[in-house]
Amino acid sequence: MSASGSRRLGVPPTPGAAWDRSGAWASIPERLREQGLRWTPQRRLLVEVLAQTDGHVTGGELVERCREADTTTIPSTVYRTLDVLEELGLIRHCHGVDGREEFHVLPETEHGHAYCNECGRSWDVEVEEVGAMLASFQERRGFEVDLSHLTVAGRCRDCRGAGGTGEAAVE
Amino acid sequence: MSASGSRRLGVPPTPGAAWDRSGAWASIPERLREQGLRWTPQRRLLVEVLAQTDGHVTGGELVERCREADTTTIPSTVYRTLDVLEELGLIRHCHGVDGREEFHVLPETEHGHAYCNECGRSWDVEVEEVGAMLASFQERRGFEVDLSHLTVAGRCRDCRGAGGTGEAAVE
DNA sequence: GCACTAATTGCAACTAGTCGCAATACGAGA
DNA sequence: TCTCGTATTGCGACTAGTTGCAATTAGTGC
Ligand SMILES: [Mn+2]
Ligand SMILES: [Mn+2]
Ligand SMILES: [Zn+2]
Ligand SMILES: [Zn+2]
Repeated sequence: MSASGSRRLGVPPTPGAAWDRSGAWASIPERLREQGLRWTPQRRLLVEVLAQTDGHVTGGELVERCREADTTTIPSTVYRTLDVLEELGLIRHCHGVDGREEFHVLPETEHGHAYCNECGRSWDVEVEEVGAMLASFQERRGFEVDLSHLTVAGRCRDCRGAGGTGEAAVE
Repeated sequence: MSASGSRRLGVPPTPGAAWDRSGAWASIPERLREQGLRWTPQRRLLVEVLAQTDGHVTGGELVERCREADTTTIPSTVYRTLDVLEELGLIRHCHGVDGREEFHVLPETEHGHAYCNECGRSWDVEVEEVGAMLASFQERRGFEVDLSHLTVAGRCRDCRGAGGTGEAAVE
């Protein structure tokens, strides 16, 4: 179902990346206060949850995990905090094939995503793979593409090979 | 607000395209019945509304326009009919920057979209502009990209030139 | 430590859309 | 034209998330 969001959760980051991450999380209180924003228990909880998260999560999944630690968690607070953290650059979001937001937690490299409409699997799309497009948008349109937000939908090799119907369609 | 969806509504199609279109709409009842599906008043109304639509519309806008002609229009019926028509290939959808579905009505050529996060405007992305990416996905991943579903977000020339804040952010 | 102010929270109402199901009504065939 | 099976509709409940607002509280200055 919405497996594609949590599919890669728990996959360990490449060695070394974990180091950078904890540093980034640690400095959040100060970064908020620098901007006149506040460090609250609700925000701390969400940041703790995010710090334990690799890959992609939906807002709903984050609400749920916060609730595991604190049953009084309020969805709107979580969603508003996600907005704040994205403005701070600590997370990015893209949209799954169904249009729902999925958050990237401190991605090691900026990347987009490819989703198979048929089997629902997803893959990271690194910058080299779409470099020509980014450059062309830059040059021909003066348009600066947000790679993190890029979602490419289609049919994967397996599903095409399987003669048309690989598995249940995702959307 | 959700102006980006209706922005280009009413722009006339290139001459000649209107001809192909009416033909496509006219054959819908038969195409439905061929598949054991049915031609109902509710479906006829939506098809009439779509036939008068150019460019991009959200489901909500379509519900509203159907309601103008028939106040008893039920949203779920409209959304379900949109699914059916998309399976028939008469419409395609992509997702705006906020992830909401936008429908393309009988596009003259298959194309994707670029959205500016800052001013909210959008542009069609023709196949030549992303041909290299489509080819690379095909060759390197065996992945067949759905161009109609492609949404490229970023900042347009005007908004970048305007020193960072062009207008109100869209999302 | 106390007071003050604005950021943030909790909450409830609201939006956009989806889903299950019983009632309706296409449309193929007699 | 009538019958019948099933596709479709209407409807209400539900999901995921957003918004406005009054109450709370972080954090600054005293
Ligand atoms: Mn989609
Ligand atoms: Mn977005
Ligand atoms: Zn697949
Ligand atoms: Zn712009």
